Amino acid sequence: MVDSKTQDKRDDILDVAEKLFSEKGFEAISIREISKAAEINIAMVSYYFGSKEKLYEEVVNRKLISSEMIIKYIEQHETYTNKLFAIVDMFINKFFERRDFQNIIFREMAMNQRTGMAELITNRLHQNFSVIQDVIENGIKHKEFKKVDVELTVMTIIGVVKTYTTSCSIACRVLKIDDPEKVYDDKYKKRLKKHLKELLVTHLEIKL
Amino acid sequence: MVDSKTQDKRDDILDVAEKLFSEKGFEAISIREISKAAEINIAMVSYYFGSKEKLYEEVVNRKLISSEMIIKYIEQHETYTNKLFAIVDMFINKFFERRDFQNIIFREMAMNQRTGMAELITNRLHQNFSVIQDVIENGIKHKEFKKVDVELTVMTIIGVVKTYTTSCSIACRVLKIDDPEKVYDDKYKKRLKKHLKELLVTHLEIKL
DNA sequence: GTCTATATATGGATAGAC
DNA sequence: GTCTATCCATATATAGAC
Repeated sequence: MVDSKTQDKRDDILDVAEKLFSEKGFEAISIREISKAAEINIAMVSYYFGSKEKLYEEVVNRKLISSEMIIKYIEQHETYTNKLFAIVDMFINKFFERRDFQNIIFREMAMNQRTGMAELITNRLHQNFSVIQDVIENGIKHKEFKKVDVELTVMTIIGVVKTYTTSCSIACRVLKIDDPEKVYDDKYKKRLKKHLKELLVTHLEIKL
Repeated sequence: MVDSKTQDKRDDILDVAEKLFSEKGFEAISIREISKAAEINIAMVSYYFGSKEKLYEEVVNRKLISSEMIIKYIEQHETYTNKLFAIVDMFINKFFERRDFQNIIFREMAMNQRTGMAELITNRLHQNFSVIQDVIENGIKHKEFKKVDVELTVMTIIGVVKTYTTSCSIACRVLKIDDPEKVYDDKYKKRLKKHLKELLVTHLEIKL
């Protein structure tokens, strides 16, 4: 068992590693860089985590969203429209909050090899996306939504949010934002939520 | 000047390098692996390209789409609706055809640092996306489209196609496709085009 | 143009002192 | 728990033979 001070230090290292891995990728970052940025000795990484690989696994594991959480979050809403809107809000909030982390996730996704890491992430993401799919399918079944290509509608929702949060420099250019950090301002978060909801309202012919 | 046989060899190396870089990233791939896969001697990479970095630059440079080409391609269409549909077709075709390359591009985009490479790519992509933006803006001005959030509509179009082509393993799961290569079958290409056009038709209230 | 051999650097991991 | 020193593997790049 680790005491709370040790846990703090571990978390510090994980935070720093997450940021660096997200910016440049796993291979491009050395444990020397991580330990320098986290202001610890190089040997400490092996001491705490065993290896660079295992550190990476912990970075990924600790921040994956559970589908149980999403289900719990949306079940309080009555209509499928409100469930869907809740999902939009939640996904955009999480993606904005964890934008560093998202870079890691989608870089792993882009590798079409069957590593254990990619496998784990794919499974977890697919569980989450299934929740969205269920909501849309049920909405269609109960005549609340128009019949559409459900799978590609799910990918559309994810695609918009993902592209916005993981292609910061492009978002800056398209939206004419000077400072990259402003991309994640509340103002733009609201705008993205509004856009995505309007897109879904027309696409699914939702009567408000 | 290089003769055509030398050019062929260069192209071979570039093709192999593109595939490997796209699968694992620049740092994760050694010139040893590239030269082995391309069936050439390691020293040849330096001989032909100077360095690993310069090889990478050539891989990226040779396949960036020019906005002039897009403009030329769409100007033959009369209405803004048809121009927009032509863009959808073209983007999906190019993204499917160059899916390896897209991985490289969007991995570079995910790094929010000001490297020369990222800068170059951002500029070129932004030029291309501006063409889409112009079409939508003009369509709105000429009352062919409903007034919408143009910038985020552009990001939506890109986001859907990008997510589909660069997150193959997720696309497989969501669409229940067993073989990853089938994701790029004509059948799914058509389906994606259909979905995206329908999405835009309702979103922009296009009267067909 | 092509290859071998090698110089040089960098990174991950750990032994062992404190 | 923390640090230094070091081992070992692997990588890029190039000099020089053919």
